Amino acid sequence: MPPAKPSLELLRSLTDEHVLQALICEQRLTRAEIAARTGISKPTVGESVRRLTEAGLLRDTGERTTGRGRIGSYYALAPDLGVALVVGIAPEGVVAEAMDVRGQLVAREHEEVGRPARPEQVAQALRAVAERVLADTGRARLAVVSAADPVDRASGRLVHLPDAPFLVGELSPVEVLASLLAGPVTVDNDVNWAARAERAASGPESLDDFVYLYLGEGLGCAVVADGEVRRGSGGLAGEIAHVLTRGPGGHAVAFTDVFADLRLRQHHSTALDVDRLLSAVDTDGDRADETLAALAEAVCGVISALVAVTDPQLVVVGGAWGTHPAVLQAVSDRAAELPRSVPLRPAQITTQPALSGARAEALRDLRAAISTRRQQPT
Amino acid sequence: MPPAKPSLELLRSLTDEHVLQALICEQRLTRAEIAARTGISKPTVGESVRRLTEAGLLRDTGERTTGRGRIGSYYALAPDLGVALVVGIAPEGVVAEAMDVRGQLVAREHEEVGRPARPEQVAQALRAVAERVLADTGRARLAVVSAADPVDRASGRLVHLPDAPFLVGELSPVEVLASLLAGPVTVDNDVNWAARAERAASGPESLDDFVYLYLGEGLGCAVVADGEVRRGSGGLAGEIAHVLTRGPGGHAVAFTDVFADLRLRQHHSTALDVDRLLSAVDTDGDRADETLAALAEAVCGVISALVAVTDPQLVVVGGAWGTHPAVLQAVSDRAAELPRSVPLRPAQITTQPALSGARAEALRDLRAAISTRRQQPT
DNA sequence: AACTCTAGTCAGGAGTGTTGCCCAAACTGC
DNA sequence: GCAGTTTGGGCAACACTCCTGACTAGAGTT
Repeated sequence: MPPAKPSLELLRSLTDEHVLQALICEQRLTRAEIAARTGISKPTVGESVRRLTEAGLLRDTGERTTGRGRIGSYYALAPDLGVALVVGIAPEGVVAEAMDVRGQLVAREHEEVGRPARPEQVAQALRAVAERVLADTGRARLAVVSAADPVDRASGRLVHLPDAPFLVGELSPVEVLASLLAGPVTVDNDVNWAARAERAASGPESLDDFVYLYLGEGLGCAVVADGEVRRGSGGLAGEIAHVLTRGPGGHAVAFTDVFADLRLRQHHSTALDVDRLLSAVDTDGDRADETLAALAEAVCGVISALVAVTDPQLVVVGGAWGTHPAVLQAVSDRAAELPRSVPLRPAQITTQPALSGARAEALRDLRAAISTRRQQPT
Repeated sequence: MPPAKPSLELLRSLTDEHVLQALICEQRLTRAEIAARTGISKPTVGESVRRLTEAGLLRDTGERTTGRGRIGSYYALAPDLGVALVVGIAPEGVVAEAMDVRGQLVAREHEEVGRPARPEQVAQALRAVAERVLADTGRARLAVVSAADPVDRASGRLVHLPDAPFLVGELSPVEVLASLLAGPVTVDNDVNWAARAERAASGPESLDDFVYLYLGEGLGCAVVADGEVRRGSGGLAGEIAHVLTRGPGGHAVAFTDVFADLRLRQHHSTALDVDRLLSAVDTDGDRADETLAALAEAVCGVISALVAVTDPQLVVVGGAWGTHPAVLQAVSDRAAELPRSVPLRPAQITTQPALSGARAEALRDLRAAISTRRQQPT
């Protein structure tokens, strides 16, 4: 992209952006503080604050400085800048939250759905919670959706893959939510959101290339390369059910088929029976050891493929049975023998990892939407 | 990254950038033409041209417009803006080229190296060709290196992986070339460069997510996600020798071991014996069919892993035996039966694909280095 | 010879950011 | 209680960039 054409207007909007950015970071500031933070001169900041206040983006909070010196006025972002909608869709139910530009939740609703979930049911629940959450605030400026199924990148629809369990079902969050929104909808897989949350939680240390392996009722994985989740052309990157691995007898079988062989699937479904798996592993005896060894072998086959293709600095393991201590230990031990070994660790974020990643994205997008709005409409 | 601090100087440098950019695209332009192209007003362009000419970045070519109207002066980039060094390192030998900001080769040298290549030999040859190429131009402003071995991302060193053939050997192009350069060195694997060239050749149609599978003496692959080659944390993404696939008897074996089983490796090496492979495939008879089927099965196991992990829109196949018609056909046929099938096609660029990708990068970097140089030193 | 066309320049003006100075108001110390 | 200090804010002057519109120069065209 060529840099923007130089013009005075560009300069001015850049100044406004800096001022808004400062107030996004700091909540409330006087004009002098903004000037000190941004390095922009006081008169310029004063002018920018005047413009932004007139435009309704900033507000004099009424608070005044105390202490030495002349009293100053604190300015802050206007409280009515709109909210972002954060949505989590899982087979158990639907959650919706409204978040303001400060990152504070202004509303939260959830609704459970009986299993197996029918798509119309989920859609209806989704619509309902979103409406309730936005009842007080009006249309949301954007929405970020986490869904427990593969998501088509272009359309945002939940899609079904062969031999993968369809947990939620055919559903288009974009269409369901369209009328409640005044902006874009971002839909992605829950594992991808969890990976983003994990990256954010890793702090300033750069966790730019890693893999988040999700081992639960479904089998999934998120690939983070150069600091971003990579979704592939259709959004289906990381759908590892069909990766060949080493199954019973040393045969090459698809990852998902290992669980059929081990009789760890739910009836009439390709979804894993997690309870059965965990109890099989927890029972003492040779049988449990065999199962553990088979699982570790299969998982490590997948890990070796992930390592070969993406060269991660770390493999994060999440999901109900992947983080089970015995499983994790068995997998780690086996992984250490791989030709290219990679550190393994359980996910750090365990409570609502996907939703927390989606929240962070929603906040970033909402702030960007506010601070980069060039061209104020008269 | 927060946007640059607004200032008058920023505006001016933006104008200069636009002017330089226009002359990078168009070779020679009059001030009026620059104004028309960039949308900047004539007086401003005139001022910018004056500045840049004084700084030595632009030059009045002496050419004048003909036709109706007042004669105008053509300006062009100064001819002494420096060159980029493009280097290709392969087991057969070393190539070096010097390229100017117009993308024209001003010098080219190559030197063959006997096989097996010893690292010191290669380093010496590299140094020699680079010196010869830069003899007339002085230090290069940057270098782009393509190497036929895995490259460590942080250091740019060629590295050895277990069970992968070390074609060139322990070598640090950065150190070898350091004294000939006045800028950064970019080192990457030849397959990655070939993939970039392939992407560039695909034209305006967006080929943003694909996989370049290289099947030659070595086995490699490049992963392009969201328009960029993804190298992984250490630069070893795509080193697929150890991906599990289906070998003889349906057993799960590492990709590279399939060739040991098929006796298609060179003696005392993990490198493939390409000649033997091709003749085995070309001989008519059941034996050839068996070999073909085994190869197709093994390759498709790897492809299914690549597809699962990266979800490419396309798999490009390159390399000496991968593009052999019989092999390609067998692989395509087998790949169509995969649970998630993906189009396959041979590489479009067949002559020096890696070098051509490296050239494009060198040109882009060189132009960026010139056009974004803020702050002209007095 | 007059007209047309075009590259380049000049003059004036609008808009932006900066420096430096001053003022107002609150606290601090005597 | 009073002077000194400290701090946010405002004002004026200046420097700089870009733009518009008019103008000039010089060659081809009629």
